[in-house]
Amino acid sequence: MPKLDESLLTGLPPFSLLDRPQIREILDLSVSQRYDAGTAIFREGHDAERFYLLLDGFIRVIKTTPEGEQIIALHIAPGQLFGIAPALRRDTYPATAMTASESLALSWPVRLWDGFSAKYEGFATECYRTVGERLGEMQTRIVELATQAVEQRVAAALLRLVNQSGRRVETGIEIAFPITRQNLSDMTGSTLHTVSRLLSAWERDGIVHSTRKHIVVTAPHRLVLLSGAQG
DNA sequence: TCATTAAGTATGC
DNA sequence: GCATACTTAATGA
Repeated sequence: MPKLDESLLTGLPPFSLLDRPQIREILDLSVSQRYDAGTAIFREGHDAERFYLLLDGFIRVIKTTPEGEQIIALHIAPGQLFGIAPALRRDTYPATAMTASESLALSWPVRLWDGFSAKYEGFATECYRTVGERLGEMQTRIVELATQAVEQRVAAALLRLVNQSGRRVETGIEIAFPITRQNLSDMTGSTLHTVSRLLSAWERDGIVHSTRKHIVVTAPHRLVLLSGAQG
């Protein structure tokens, strides 16, 4: 395996306060692995043996209900830690991590977690900030599920994707990884049929442009209006 | 308002 | 040419 360059980690929040030799140490302890799209990096309930940093690609974090239906809890963008069960003092992963596109991730054994937290300035605080942010997002989604109509929830979900992993294109902002209507319904507690109808209507209104597995938001401000208290 | 059923078309390996 | 993605209409809770 080629030696990884320190520049891979220098800009990233968990490592932003570290000097090059420290980043070198961390890299030398890591394993890097490439994953095809649709691969499970780890599965819900399995022993949390490693924690991960996504370098490239996108990850879907999926919870499975006892009835077997899937709920997409959140997406991970490049530069973010995931599989950080040790931060929560869990010894199993609380959810499954599936690659939404071809991805590249570093990982470390969980036994290094406490050492990292103690030794490396800013690592622990950044990790807890990440956990806090995800918790906050999930709370707003719970409120949405309880109080908002489907159209508003789907609009809000699309906006979150745009904000977290949008890519500028000529006509607007594109979700940077393949996403199906089924995926969107799994994020919003709806059905692919309803999502399909909504996207078709928004397409007619010029708010989005979508093709198979690709969605470009052409009028984000109008989506913001749709996601608000009243349509 | 929305899920479900059902029956179709489109797309891409 | 097949599986998967997507669309649309009808029905009914």
